[in-house]
Amino acid sequence: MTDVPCNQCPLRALPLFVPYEPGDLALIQSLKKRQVGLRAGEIIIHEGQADAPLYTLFSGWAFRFKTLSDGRRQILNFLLPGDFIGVQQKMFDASPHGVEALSDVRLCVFQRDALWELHRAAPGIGFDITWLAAQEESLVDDNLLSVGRRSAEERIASLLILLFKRTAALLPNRGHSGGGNGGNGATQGVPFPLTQQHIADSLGLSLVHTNKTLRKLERRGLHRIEGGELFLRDVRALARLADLYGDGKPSPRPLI
Amino acid sequence: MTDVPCNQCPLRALPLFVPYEPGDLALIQSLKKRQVGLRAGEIIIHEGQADAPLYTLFSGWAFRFKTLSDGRRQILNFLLPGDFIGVQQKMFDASPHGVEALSDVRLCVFQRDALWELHRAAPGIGFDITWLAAQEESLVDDNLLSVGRRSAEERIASLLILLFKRTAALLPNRGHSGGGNGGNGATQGVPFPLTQQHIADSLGLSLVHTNKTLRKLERRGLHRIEGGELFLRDVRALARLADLYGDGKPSPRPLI
DNA sequence: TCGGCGATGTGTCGTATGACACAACAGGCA
DNA sequence: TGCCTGTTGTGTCATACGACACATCGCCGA
Repeated sequence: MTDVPCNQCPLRALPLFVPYEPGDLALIQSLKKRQVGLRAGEIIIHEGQADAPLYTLFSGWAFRFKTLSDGRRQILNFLLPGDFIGVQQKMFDASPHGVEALSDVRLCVFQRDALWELHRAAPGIGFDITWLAAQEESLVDDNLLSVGRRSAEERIASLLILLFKRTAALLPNRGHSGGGNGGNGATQGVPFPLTQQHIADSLGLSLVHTNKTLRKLERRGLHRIEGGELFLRDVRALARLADLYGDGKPSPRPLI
Repeated sequence: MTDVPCNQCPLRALPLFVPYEPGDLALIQSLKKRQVGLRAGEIIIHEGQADAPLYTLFSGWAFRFKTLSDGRRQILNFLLPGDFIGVQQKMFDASPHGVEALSDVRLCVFQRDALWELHRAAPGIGFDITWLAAQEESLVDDNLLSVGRRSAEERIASLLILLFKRTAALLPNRGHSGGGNGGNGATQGVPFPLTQQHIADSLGLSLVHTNKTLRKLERRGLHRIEGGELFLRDVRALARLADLYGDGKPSPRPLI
């Protein structure tokens, strides 16, 4: 696959992303160095790495994580196409967390000073970057609430719903249905590349308990994971379990 | 206490905060509306509140939190003097989390469009705001690692050390010692207004188990909490428990 | 002076979750 | 074909932590 110019980026065609002026797009394009591809499992940014570049995730999934010295690992949040990677890293001497490719990914790489250049040359984009940082923090907040105060069943229900919504918003030709019909009927599936180990590491559970809890929910008819796709078979019940209210899709967001 | 102009703000005299140009200070001053005081326990921003203003915490402690509908509460992170409050809230329709005063606090209130004005008129400050957002996310990341993957003892050790460092950096006349001598000797205390309930809600533990774990660590001689002050009596042992390495004090940060 | 209340402290018991062991299955590769 | 490795699935047992009950202590206001 050859590099696409930013103004023809297929991601920008999605209703999820807010449109940018040609001038802003040209600025972004000028700061982009190249595109790179990585295989699933490869490390994008190492924990403690200094001077990591800035990326936008173009395709595939990734996640941010931290580990303890004895190997225990916590996944902080998942990164989907369009997500901006490396704001924290560029801010501190050493990256306080790692980033790993969850599936095969393609990344747009920006030059080292892009973060500052964007703020300086286009305050509107600078504002958008602050927005993205706040948005990502909000995802971590949600996960912290789950891990700190929800039972295993509730955590999994919450994760499935949130990931389903984020994924559905990235599918073309789903603009109106959003993937979930809000009721109890069958829903279409969305791509779901996580292993149970990823779910466990994200929710602060053991692999075994994650497996048992997933199967319990599946046997109750709440969801199904099959062939790398996630189907929510009873969104209502899942939402009730997770204590999640708002059923809206994610609000439109900037894409750097 | 009468309002102090920003260029004479006592917080800015601390080595923790990076100096600003007079022009930047004048801009910040011009966007500040007033100062307000709240009592411990009062809500600064309600969960779900729309259109909350932007604050800087001038004195006292606060915390961000989320609750489930049955009352379970998770504290996301603690806010200390100099912390900027409300970046997320201004970004979304409704605040995804609440903010509560932990002690009596004083807050600098900014006008509604301050966030955008700062980005527009002073890209350097806009960049700093992105830095602050990334820094706060990093705190939540740390806490998520604790709650997801550390035992109760480890969580408490980690929290005590991190709060000790943040607090010590705010004390005048401690610029060089930083409050911790890195060894096993006695350390000076720092103000510590948390109740055990706050600790429990922050670490995803029950109040009872928090109490028992705190007492266990105290009886082992690792720390002492007395009269609203926290003393770390064996920093090494605490750091070993928490699996925390870097002993540096927090890096200098912007103050809006 | 006396409740009343919030915070801390402690014991007993229950349970959600973790640890370990092992099976089944699929895919990649020699 | 057969092996190896990663992933899912399940049973048994162990334990860290939660739930409940109650005591103590200090503070504040009537």
